[in-house]
Amino acid sequence: MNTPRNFPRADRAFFRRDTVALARLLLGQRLVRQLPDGTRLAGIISETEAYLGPEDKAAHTFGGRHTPRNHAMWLDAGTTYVYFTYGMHHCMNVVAEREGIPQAALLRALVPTEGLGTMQLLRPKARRPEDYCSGPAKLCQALAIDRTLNESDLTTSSDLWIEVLRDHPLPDHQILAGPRVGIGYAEEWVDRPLRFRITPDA
DNA sequence: CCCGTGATTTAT
DNA sequence: TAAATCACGGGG
Repeated sequence: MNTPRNFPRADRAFFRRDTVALARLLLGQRLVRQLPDGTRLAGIISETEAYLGPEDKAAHTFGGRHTPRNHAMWLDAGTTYVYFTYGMHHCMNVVAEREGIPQAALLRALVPTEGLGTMQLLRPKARRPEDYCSGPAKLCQALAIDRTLNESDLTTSSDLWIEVLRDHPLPDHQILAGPRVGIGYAEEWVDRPLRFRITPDA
């Protein structure tokens, strides 16, 4: 088996940009999770959403709210914001911009590439690899990401990081933008095209 | 379509 | 203190 080539870890400058740009740049990069036993789980980021802070009625920081749960969003770029919802699911965001600007990109899907056997164990209900990471809570389950990883620094953590496979965002024609999922309460923000996907081959 | 499930937030 | 909400996923 060939070991995946070592790509550089995303640094502060990678994350500290406007949130839409980050959400787009994340597409095609590799999210890596290293378990305490050394097992490496990874996948290529294939879907993201941008949450634009105080103005954005869909964002947890809408209106400038700053609560214990969303505190991570107020921290520096490259921090994780992992939250628990519906009594059973975790979702992971990557904080953008600089400290004090509470915006983040939600990771919505990955194409799993490493540690598939372990992912199947972590996702017993999934039938095929395509189902392992095809949703924001699914990918957290598949990579064993929970609140203990909230407020992690992706530039230094040995548990969770992003490897930069490409220095530039995918070309526009390979990115499909559309409305975000599950935010029907967000009024005029409902239809803003802040969801980004790698264009499915057709 | 509906429902589980409980932390978190918001209202009282 | 109590009620409502929820950036979801799975099953029918």
